[in-house]
This record gives sequence, C-alpha cells and structure tokens, in this order.
Amino acid sequence: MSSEVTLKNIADELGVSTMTVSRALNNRSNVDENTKERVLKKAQSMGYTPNHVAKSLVSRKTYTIGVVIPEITHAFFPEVVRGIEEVTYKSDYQLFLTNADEQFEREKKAIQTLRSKRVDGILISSSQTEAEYSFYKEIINTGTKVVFFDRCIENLGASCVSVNDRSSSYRITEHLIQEHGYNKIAYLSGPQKVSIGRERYQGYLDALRAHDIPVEEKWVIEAGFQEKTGYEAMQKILELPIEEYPEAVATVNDPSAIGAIRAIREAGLEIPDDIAIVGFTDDIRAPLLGVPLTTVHQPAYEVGKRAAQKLIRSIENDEEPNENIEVHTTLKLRASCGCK
Amino acid sequence: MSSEVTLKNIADELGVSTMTVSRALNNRSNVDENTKERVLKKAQSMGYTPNHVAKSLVSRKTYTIGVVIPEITHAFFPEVVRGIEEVTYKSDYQLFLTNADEQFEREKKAIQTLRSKRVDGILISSSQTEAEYSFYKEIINTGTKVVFFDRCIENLGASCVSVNDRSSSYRITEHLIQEHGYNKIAYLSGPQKVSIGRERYQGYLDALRAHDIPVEEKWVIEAGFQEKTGYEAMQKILELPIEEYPEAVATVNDPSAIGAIRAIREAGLEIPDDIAIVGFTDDIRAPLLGVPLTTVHQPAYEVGKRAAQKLIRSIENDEEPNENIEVHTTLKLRASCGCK
DNA sequence: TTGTAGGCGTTATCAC
DNA sequence: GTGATAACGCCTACAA
Repeated sequence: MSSEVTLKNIADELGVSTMTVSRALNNRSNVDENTKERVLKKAQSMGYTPNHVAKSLVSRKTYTIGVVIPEITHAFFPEVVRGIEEVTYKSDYQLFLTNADEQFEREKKAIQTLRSKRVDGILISSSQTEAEYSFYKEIINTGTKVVFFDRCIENLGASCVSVNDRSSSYRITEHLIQEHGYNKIAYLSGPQKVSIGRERYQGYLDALRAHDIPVEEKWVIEAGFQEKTGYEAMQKILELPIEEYPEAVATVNDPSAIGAIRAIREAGLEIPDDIAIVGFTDDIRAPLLGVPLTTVHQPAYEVGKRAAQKLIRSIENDEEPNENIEVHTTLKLRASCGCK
Repeated sequence: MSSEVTLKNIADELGVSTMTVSRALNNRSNVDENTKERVLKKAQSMGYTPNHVAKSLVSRKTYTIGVVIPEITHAFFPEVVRGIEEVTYKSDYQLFLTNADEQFEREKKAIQTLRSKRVDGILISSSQTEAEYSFYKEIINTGTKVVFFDRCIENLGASCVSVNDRSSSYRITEHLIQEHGYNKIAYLSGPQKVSIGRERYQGYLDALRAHDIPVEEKWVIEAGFQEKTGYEAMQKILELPIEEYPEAVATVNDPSAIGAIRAIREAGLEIPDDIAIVGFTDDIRAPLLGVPLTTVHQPAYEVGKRAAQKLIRSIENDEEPNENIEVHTTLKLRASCGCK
C-alpha cells in the first residue's frame, strides 16, 4: 500500500493548517486565492486522493447505493442496471451490485452487509420465496431507504417500481383466446411467493374467467424463472395423453418459455401449429428464435431509471412520499402464438 | 435516518467499556463468556449494525472491489460479473460496479472515485481508445491493486486475464479458408487502440498470410464493438460493386456480426450462400439466429472467476507475482460459415 | 482568511 | 478479563 497522502501531509509541507487545505480542496469561499492555488498544486504533485471513508464517517453519507438482484445473467437485469447506472452516474452515486442467486438467505446477508457499509439506500428485486416480511419491515423501520423494483413487496413503507404484470398477463392470454380461438391454454407459473409469480398467474386466471374458460389443474405447473425449470415443467405437460395436450402455453417469463420450446421441439411437435406459446419479458433472444416468440415487452431500462430516481429522491429528501410506480408494457406479437 | 446504535450506546446500557463490547462482538478470546452473552443479547435487542465505515478507517481495508466495465448490456459482461461475484461472495468482498459506456474519460473518473472510496482493488476491462498508459501506470505505481480482464493492457505491472484472442481469430479465419475454400474474406475490426481489437485483427492477418492471401484494404473496415457499428461497417462493404463483394466476413465480435447480418439481409443477400459470416464471443443469441452464427466461444464466467481470484490473492499477499493468464476458447461451428 | 478543539465509530495498545 | 487512551482522516463549530 502506498504511504497515503493526507490533508495533514499537505498542510505540513505548506506550513498551513489542515483546515486550510481542506477548505481549499473543497473549493470553499473563505480561502485566499493564492493559498488555494498553492494547495491545489501541492495536492496534485503529492498525488493526493481524498479519503471518502473518513469523509463518510463524518458526514454520515457514503454516496453509495446497494442493488440486490436475483440473477444477473437473466437478460432483463443488466438492462435494469444500465438504467440505474445512468441515473446514479449523473448524481455521483456508486453502485454496490449483489447477486442473490435466487436465494433469500443470500439476499438477507447481502442486505445486512450493505447496511454495515452504510449505503445511502438499497434497490431490491426480491428473491424471497417464503412469506417473511418481517425482515424487510425491520430494515425499513430502522430508516434504511429502500425501493423495490420488478419483484415488489408492497405495503411495507417502501416505494416500488414495477410493470403492470397482472393486466399484461391478462392481455397476452386474452390474445390467445380472442385472436386465435384457443381455449385449452396451459400455464407455466413462477413461484407464488414472488410478486411477479402471483400477479402474472392472476392475469392468466382473469383472462380465462372473463371468457368463461374453466381452469384445468393439470395444465397449470408451478415452476421457476429459469430455462431449465420451464423445460421441466413443459415435459410434465407433455407426459399427458396426447388428446389432453393444450393448444397453447402461456409462461411466466421468456427464459421459462425458451426452455418449454426446447421440450416441445424435442417431443417432435411444431410451434405454433401443434402447440402455440407466449412468454413475458421480451428477452434479447425472443425475436431471434427459430419461431420468434410472442411476448410482453418490459421496459427494463425504464424500470431501473425510475427506481433509481425514486431512491435518490427519498435519500435527498426525507419528505419524499412512498409510491407504487407502474411502468407500462407493450405486447410483442410474433410468430409463436400463431400470428404472422 | 435512524439514531444509529453504536458500541458506546451498548456499553453505556450495560455499564461496561466500549472495548469490551467491541471484543465481544468480534468474538475475541479474552472476554468473559458471561459478559459476551450479555453484550450479544443487548446488541441484538438494540438493533445494532456494525459500522464498516469506521472500521475501515481504522483497518485501512474496505473489503470492497471495484469493477470497471465498458458496456454492461453486452452479454459477455454479465456473465463475467457472475464469475467475479461467485469468487468475491465467498471471500466476503463487495462489488462496486461501474459502467464506462465505452468512454475512457468516464472510466478514468470512475477509477478515481473508486480510489477515493478506498477499494481494496480494481478489476478493469478498459474502454481506452487513445494510447494513454500513463494514467494506469500512475495508479498502479501508487499501490492500487489492479487486474485487467478481457481488454488488457500489458507490461504495466498488473496482472491480466484474457482469452487467446489472436490465435482464436487465426483459427476461425483459417476455418473459412481451409474448410470452405474462401479466399475473399473481409474483416470488420474493432478499434485498434483496444487490445482485443488489435489482437483479433492480427489473428485475421496471420491467417491470410499463412495461406498467401493478400490483404485487400477495401475489405477491412475499422468499426466499433456494437451492433450498430457492425451494421454500418457492413453497409460500406456492400457499397462496393457487386463483383468486388467478399465471399465471407470475419468480425471482431458477435454484436458486430449481428449488425452486419442485418445489413446483408437488407441488401437481399443470403447467408452463407452469398456471403458467409463469423463472429467472436458466442453471445447468448448466436445459436438462436435464423442462420446460427459460427463464432469463437469465450468462457466469460471463467474469465471473471480467474480475474477475481488473482485480484484477491494480490490484495491479501503483497508478494503475489503478476501474471498474464490466458483462458482458452473453443470454436463453435454453426451454419453461418457454411457448415452443416 | 486562518487556526484550534473536538468528534464521527471503531480498534490497537498498554495498563490495571 | 477489562478499561483508558490515542489514532484512523476528515469536517463542523468556534475562536483569533
């Protein structure tokens, strides 16, 4: 480690006090132009780098934000991070990125560490699968600024930025019913303990109900958010007798749909002729698939941006009210549902 | 902000000294079992969260690593970050993620901030486009631990983890020559000021030279790393008279190839029959394209992992020598080159 | 305009 | 086993 240059070192070299150096370096008004210049020059030549650790200890502010994400390789999240980054960059906040790997225990640990590091606020997309709100409740009550995004937990005294999951899921399901006349529609759901898992599943149910289609238990499989889990869930459906196959499948997200597509293909079936399928996300891969995937486009960048903006506002103004911000999706009609 | 609970608060409540509380909480040996228990209990009930900022000021260690990336949405990098994360998670380091957006000035600013925040080390994939080594040289000489990855800058006293860019580029170009008999091969290069830009271009040249194929200036276009720049570069080639079209195109990376493919399609040409094309990266989209892309698979996760391991070793042991670590690629033969 | 004193929350060190 | 003291690098508040 380099013998660190401190304000005191500079002060000693110049025969002035630490405070004078501090003031000069922070561009305060009450410093002689001449001394200021001498200080700046000396600081430069000595290779001074301010110590934010010490500064933070005094100011009780770190200009640091924690981001907790369930899975960095899911294409949605890098895009969100980019949105967050764009905002924090302009406001001079740094980002602690933590990947919870879909494990709530890991997420909890990460959040504790972030608090120990005294981040000014935390953006969370929850990996929570057990209903355990007390943890969040406690950290929020303790005064930690939190904004949830994508996977929200509401009524906890924190803001939340999400897409209109339920109505989007409703719309894409209804598209299958109205435009294509399907009424045998399966659903590969996400975990019901996660908000988007619940909301999207409800949207599916809403659509069936609105069109008087009964829900068939055998066609609803609770799986995860990943390609692998989608693949496995679809396999289960394909174990049914052929005459009980659904005409179409709606899924909780694109990775899951992509896994399901693989299972359908491996069973020797054609999309959309034998089984149609739709996703949710608009993953970067969706338009490029052999049969391009009909899906719900989530404006990931926008979600990240709005969440970061809200958090910074909450940090910088204690009066900032909590909000549930909804960012709107659009339907991307492509070939996998039978369109085109 | 919550009125923060400190060691002193706990000490006062218990009528002991701050040091006793500190020792108990840090599980030191020389504390009475009984008092230790009382302390732990009290700390728990008061909702104590250790202050790493203060701790870091004393210990001169932050357990924090900075990661500087040129473009988070390029699919290669999230995968690298995941590899880094896997290592740092186990060693209890936190990650500062900064996106330089391919701008060297932004990268410089980010690195300065990271130094001010007293990170223990920095992982850098450089956005540098001007030859300006002095900046890196200075921070390394100052004692900041640095490991470069993917886009390396060598001989600066820092370690480096990269793939065998030059020989990989050689191999994929040679594949076009030997297996498909092409000898009119264009190249969409990256910026020559970036290591991977240079290395991969050299690999292309090596292959032509090895097979006595002259280099045609009109077929070598210096572009960027993005889809957009690949698209534009390809358009330039397609402005040539038809009889001067190349038979195949090699590109600096997959996004660039994907852009080029769009340009080729828009010109009404078929891949690989009219023009064959190969990439470099093995982007998540590569196998899914209408005509799956032949490319070089980069083990991104592995790169991240190795870089993080090397950095942590350098941090924890001053004697750790510098190394240039090469991670090996594999050729992914798909349809875009004419295979299959 | 400049300097001094004290403290931010923690730990190392030395004394009891 | 426990406590007092000083220090980490910086800043606020007040004094000169």
